Amino acid sequence: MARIVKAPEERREEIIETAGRLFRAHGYDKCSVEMIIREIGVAKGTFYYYFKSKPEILQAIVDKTLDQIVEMAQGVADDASLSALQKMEALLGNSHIGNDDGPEVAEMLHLPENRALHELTNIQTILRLSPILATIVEQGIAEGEFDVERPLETIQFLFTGAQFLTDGGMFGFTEAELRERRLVMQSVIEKALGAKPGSFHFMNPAGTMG
Amino acid sequence: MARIVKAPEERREEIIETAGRLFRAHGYDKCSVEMIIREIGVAKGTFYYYFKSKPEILQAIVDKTLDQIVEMAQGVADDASLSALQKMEALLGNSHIGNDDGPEVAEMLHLPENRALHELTNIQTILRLSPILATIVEQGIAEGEFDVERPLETIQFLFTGAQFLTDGGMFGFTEAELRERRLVMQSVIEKALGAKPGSFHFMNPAGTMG
DNA sequence: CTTGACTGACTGACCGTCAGTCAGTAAGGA
DNA sequence: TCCTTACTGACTGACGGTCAGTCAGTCAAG
Repeated sequence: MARIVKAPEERREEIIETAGRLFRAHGYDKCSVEMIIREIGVAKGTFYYYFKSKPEILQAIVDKTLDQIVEMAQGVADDASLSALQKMEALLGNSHIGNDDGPEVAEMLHLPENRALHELTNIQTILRLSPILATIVEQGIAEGEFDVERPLETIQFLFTGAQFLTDGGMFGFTEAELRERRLVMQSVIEKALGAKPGSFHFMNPAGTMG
Repeated sequence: MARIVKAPEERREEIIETAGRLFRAHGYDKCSVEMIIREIGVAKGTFYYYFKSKPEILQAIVDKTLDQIVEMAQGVADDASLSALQKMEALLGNSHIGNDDGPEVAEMLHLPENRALHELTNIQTILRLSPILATIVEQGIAEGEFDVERPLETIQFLFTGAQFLTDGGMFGFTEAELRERRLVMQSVIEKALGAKPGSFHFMNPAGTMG
């Protein structure tokens, strides 16, 4: 086949992007390395020139996705013009707050049913996002809006429950069941953070009924 | 090879038991069907005579494990001589309550690092144990010990967080980090269920310091 | 008490697929 | 010209899964 040489960084990105798209479409297990290289038009060896193994590219995809999410979240957390609750809404809410071009966390994390990719992403998301959310909680405590002793650990616990329970199709909940879970999550989060009931109303938008 | 015929039920149990042991020891992915059948001393076809695929036996193992856990939990829940908090302690605590022969939930769930097996077990555990725990919470409400609006959904959320955060090695926490998580979990659970602070002290035994 | 049709647990050679390897080749700068 | 680096693709070994066939046991008919 015609040999096309690209800058290593560009090739690497190309492989990550293509593999990520195929994994999301068909699932990690169902995607062979063969599929990925055929889609790009390179040889098997090229893939293994850039990645040691198939699991390694999975990690690379997760890392890249997480970098984007973390950057966005950090941007919100650093915005001095927002209150803690406004930041929470920007990161956890279902509606946009100001700019429409950046999708919020909940949307970016919504990947299809894919055990390996999903679980890895969930765990990494929780570990990397929790510290950021914790600083927001601390801001909320300073504002007199929240009242918790250990923001980081509390956020981590709540976030884990939320992430695994309602994300992806792991539990196989219907849309109605998910709505009830989100309702309860709001109430538990408010109690756990010592926030006023209803503070996290944005988690359950009063959308179209029926 | 010498042909040894067994009663189908016995053979099925033998395969489940052996596969489960090997999966726990080496992990689902690292165990080939070849390994399992060599250990038992039967042919490849025998395995596929009893199970349609490798994933199917994973499900069978999880089902069997869960049946045992659920039975035990139901036994505790049905014990009319116990208060709601005593039942919670029996199921979630780290110390035994009466009989020493039956290991409690936390112990039975403590499987080694094994993505596929672990995640499936976690999800199924939460789905099947939550209704039982919810009835205990309702008993607690009747006893004036708890105060929650939606016991089932609340339990499910809390249980999910607890299960995924502290079980197995998913998050790679150290023992000290785990202890802090358990401390926070206790406090959040008490707040979420409307229980008195300290009610769930059994989740954090005042063990040997240092 | 035979005999022979029948059942179903069990066998193991075989297949297709896939992750991963490696000896070698083209491209391009020094 | 030579060397480094990006790239090639035939190949390997292992794995999950298949299937035509084997064989011990059962039971009804003769």
